[in-house]
Amino acid sequence: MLKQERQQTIIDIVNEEHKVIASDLSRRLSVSEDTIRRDLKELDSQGVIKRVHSGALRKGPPVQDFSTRQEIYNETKSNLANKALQYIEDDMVLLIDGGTTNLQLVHQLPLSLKGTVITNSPPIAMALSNHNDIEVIMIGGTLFKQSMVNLGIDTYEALNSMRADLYIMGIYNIDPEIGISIPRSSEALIKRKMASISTEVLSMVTNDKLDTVSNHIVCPTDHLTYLITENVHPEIKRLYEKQGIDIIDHA
Amino acid sequence: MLKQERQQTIIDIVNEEHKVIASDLSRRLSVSEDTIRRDLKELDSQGVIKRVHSGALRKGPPVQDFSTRQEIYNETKSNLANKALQYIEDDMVLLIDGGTTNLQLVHQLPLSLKGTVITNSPPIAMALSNHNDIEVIMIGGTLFKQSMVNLGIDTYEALNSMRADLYIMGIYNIDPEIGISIPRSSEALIKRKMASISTEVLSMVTNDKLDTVSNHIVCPTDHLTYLITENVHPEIKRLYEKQGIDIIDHA
DNA sequence: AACAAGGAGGCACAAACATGCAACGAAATA
DNA sequence: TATTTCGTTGCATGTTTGTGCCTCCTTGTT
Repeated sequence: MLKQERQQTIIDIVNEEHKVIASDLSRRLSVSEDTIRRDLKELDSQGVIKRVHSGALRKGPPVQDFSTRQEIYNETKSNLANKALQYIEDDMVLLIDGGTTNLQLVHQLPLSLKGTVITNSPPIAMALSNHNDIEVIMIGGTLFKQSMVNLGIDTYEALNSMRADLYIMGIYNIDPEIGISIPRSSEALIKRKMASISTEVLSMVTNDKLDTVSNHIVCPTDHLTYLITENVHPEIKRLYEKQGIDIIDHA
Repeated sequence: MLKQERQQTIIDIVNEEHKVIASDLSRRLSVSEDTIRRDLKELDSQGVIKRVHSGALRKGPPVQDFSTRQEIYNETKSNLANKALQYIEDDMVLLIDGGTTNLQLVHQLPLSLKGTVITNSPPIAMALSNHNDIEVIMIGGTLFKQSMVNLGIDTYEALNSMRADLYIMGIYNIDPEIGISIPRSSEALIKRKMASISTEVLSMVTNDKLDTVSNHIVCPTDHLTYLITENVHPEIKRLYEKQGIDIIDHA
């Protein structure tokens, strides 16, 4: 990757996420922290970003116009994604479905990561366009625009001939007793199928989804291998661990 | 290979790929790196490209990843798209593949349009997220990142069970005698298949693609129903019309 | 105040670069 | 035909740039 290219990427990330941590950039761009520091220094002296201890900030108006601009980026989700990264290694076959948290995770995957990503979500596929060592396999179907994933019979059929090491499942509702649920039955079916063809299943949830339920059950919580959460009460943690799930909180 | 010829090739590659690495060019063009460096230096001093350490960048648009890259708004493409709109009606089944001109067309589709769009291009699918009365069917496959389309056996198989009223084919090279061609054989195969399941075929071409040829033939030009061009010489126009193609120029 | 995390500056090495020079072929000239 | 001239190319040379690692110093946190 060219230096100029990398610095432009840094600018884009800073503009999108409002702040960056040098060590995170190092992982995402697959260069040493020293190089990142030099880049940040340079960009700061150009006046493009504001260098601060341990990272950099976006320049200009820190005031966010929530009414007009839909902030896609969310710090909590980014933190969850960072936690998830430790379970992802070279040469894995990843199965990733939709959701903004999953999309954030994909953005934070190291550029040097090798492997295969299977997805039924066009935004996820597009976010991998710069990862030269990742083969992206898109699963077709009827695009469900609300969550930007392909669903339907074609999707189901295509999954029949695939397998994955790790399924990163986007979650809408989870309850330790009822299980994982979702408002649309078509999505529930596909998610269930995806879980069944994967060796391990990882999910990230923000607290607002914990202990909520919807109409259509995807699977019991014990189908999860890893559950990544914000800080949760130790009781709840025990409740999940009793089912054999590794629960990782952001402490 | 002549020097001038080689330099033109370099310009084309830079425009197409947005960045080049000197050592890559050396291999691709079978000349020493010294020569490439001399070329890049010369082209930079002409202001055609931006020279950087270890390679060169396209001038003008900053390097960005595909997901955020907005091709410089190109008035020509927009005009071609406007001409194409007249052939699109409610309740049609459209088949649309990749390319920036096709993407521009999709952006200009009326929000009220009803119908079905089949596509193997994630950006095209995403661009339709606000068209509530269009059902989007994505065709899966292996994502070919350079042109952002899904290709491969899965793609081919999926097309077997589909049909369309109008195929809007992205074109790279067209010549009245040789036909429509493209540098990658995998894309040629899929495009040929797409044409075969569609009642009509429409293409938009900018003048720089007229009368150019590449290695892999998609089909003869007479497979086209409509060809939308910029202003072309009447002779060329006749050449195509003789084959039964409606040629529409932007006069 | 103590300690870990982040940063500055120097060093080292490989990759990329500029420059001068010689070889080569094509066109022009004797 | 033989020779000259000239533009282009590849190679050898020393130089510069980019990057990672190391050491020592600074900052933020508890």
